[in-house]
Amino acid sequence: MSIMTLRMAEIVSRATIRDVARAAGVSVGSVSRALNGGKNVSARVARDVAAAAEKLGYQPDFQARSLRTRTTGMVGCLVSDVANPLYASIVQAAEARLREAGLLMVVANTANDPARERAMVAAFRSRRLDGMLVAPGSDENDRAWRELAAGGAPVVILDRDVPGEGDTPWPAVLVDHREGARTATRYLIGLGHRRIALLTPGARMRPGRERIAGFKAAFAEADIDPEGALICLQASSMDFAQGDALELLRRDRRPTAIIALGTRILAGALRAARDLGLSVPRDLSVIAVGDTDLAAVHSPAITALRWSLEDVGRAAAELLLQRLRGTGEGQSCALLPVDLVLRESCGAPTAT
Amino acid sequence: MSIMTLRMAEIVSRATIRDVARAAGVSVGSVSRALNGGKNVSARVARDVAAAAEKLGYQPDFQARSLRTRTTGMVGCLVSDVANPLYASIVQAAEARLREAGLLMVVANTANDPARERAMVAAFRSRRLDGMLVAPGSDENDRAWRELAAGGAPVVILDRDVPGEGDTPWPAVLVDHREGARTATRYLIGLGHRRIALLTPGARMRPGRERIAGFKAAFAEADIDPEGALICLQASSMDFAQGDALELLRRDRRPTAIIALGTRILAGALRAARDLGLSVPRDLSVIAVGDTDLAAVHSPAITALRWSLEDVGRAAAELLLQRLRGTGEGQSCALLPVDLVLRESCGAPTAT
DNA sequence: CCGCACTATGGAAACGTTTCCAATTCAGCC
DNA sequence: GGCTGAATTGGAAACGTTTCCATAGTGCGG
Repeated sequence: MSIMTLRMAEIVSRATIRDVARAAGVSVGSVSRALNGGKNVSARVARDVAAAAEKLGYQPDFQARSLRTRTTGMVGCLVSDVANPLYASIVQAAEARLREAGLLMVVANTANDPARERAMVAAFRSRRLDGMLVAPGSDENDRAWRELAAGGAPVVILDRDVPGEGDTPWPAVLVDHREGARTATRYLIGLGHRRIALLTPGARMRPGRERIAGFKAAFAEADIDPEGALICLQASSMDFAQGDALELLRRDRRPTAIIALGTRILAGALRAARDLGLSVPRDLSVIAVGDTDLAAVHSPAITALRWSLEDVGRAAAELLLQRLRGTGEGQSCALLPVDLVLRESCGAPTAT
Repeated sequence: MSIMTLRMAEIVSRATIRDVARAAGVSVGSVSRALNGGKNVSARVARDVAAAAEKLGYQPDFQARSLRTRTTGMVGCLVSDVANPLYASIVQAAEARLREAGLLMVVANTANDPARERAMVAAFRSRRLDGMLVAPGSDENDRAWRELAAGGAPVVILDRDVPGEGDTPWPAVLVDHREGARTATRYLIGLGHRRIALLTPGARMRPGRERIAGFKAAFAEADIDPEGALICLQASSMDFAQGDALELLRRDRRPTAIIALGTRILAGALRAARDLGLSVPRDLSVIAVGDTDLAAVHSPAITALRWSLEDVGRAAAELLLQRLRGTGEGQSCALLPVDLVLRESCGAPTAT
């Protein structure tokens, strides 16, 4: 046992800066300067230190360095669920950019639980992460955001309206869902639709709110009976139960077009249509919000609102890096565009 | 400027263990014991320390603690791409379990690039992460795995065959793809199919290899012309170009059934079938490997091989925690089952 | 009443860096 | 040749913990 432990320790223990200093015949201070600053270090020392470090396979200990420099080279990413394709792509892109800059990313899922959000913010802070990317589950977790601000580490918000501290808003990457929804709605109205349903999981968060606003705006500007704008909220976002969609499509004056969010809700709507024998796009036009595999591959292929998740992640990382480097203020917000990808799922409504 | 900096510092600086000690009128050592061990500490001290810590909002600094204890409370997770739904769910589940245990998870994408894999292993090691979950892009990045072992931190492999160091294999979570493929193939053979195509992106990694083995095994045990087992590999996994599938289905003696991996390849196959006017399941039976949204929602709904990604993540986290706690050896491997979910996409082949 | 075992406590060392400061060298210039 | 200033270097402090060690108290049996 003791031998075992010893051997383990032997294997694990690595060369420290002290070992390098001894091997190179200089002081630890010089080694540190040689390896980091490069400033005020003679050619001889630089060479010897480099050689010694190489020979010993020296790798600096980030923990120790962090303690001194107050920076960890890690940033946190707080989302409700990385398994959600929406977030997964954002996380992926952000990680790519951050890695380029030599930073590691730690992720945590909050499942939209305010308590957990606070706990993770505290954990990040306690670990002294250099910064954070967060997509709050609700815009109203005030306590968490105050704590977050108190930490002093830069924060970038992902597509949410979080009330800033005092006057200045948080740096954020926003997606122009409003304009997207407006475009889609306008497109359907242009095709002749007058009763359109917007299927979305609640207006609690920015994307939903903005979409609803854009949806309404399109009706308003077309000067059309606003009664035709059917907004179907849904409490739980897990499944826009096929049943809900069925109910909607069985109505007396059913909508002739549907704008459906994401994969699950879209799937529910498509199934409901199939079950009722409604053919897309003949009897029902469909637009997907978010360009998922399902939308692209379904037959008929579904017209979709698309925005680049990669851009969101990349922009967020960029904004955060800017703050971390403290290079001026730069821009503090990014607003990303939403495009309408035309496919086969929309047409003029048949007279009813 | 200097005032600004000062104020920042003031805000950021937090209570240290020293402050707590002073406030409680005890030594730092006692505070540490009171807050951590709880052993050898009098009731009075415990009370005073707790009160002082509470009043000052003391939160221990993980960096400093890490330096002393050689543990960071963080584990790394190395996958090719977190945006891949396959990995996303695994990561999500693993993170959940690890968070329960008070650990943070840092993720890194390797894009199957061996150099990057090595770099990230080094980065993890340099940061002294307590352990790692890795799904190598190739089983043959020997140098990376040797380095990985040298780090001394426990590692759990995700569904890969990585040659162990010396005799003992790495702890791993494996999915029984072989049995799954065998079941699916046997099912098709039972329906009367004699020419079946397996569409998979290469045999470079364990899942592909195992599936091929299971596929062949089913043919062998059914005592059927093995010429009917069509294995279609594909170099780039991004798109099993619809074209490839088209070519396959146009053949003289085309397969009457297809087993297709994932979302993209499955989509390519379905499109090709549609383009050729082949109806599923009448003219062509289809089984999806991996139960994706597309498979579940498509009409007809696609029969699929399903295994629980959540279980993979959870099991991996569990295995890692076991190692971290050093509680005996416990089990070192988990083999997770694959189920065949029967839907509407398979039938008896029409006589050709 | 004295030692004795045991518990609680304070002080200090240690973890591996970076960075400050003082000391030394060195070149250049009068 | 001595003086000045810049460049380089070594030594040590500091970062915030945990843990070891020695010491002081405390109860208890002889």
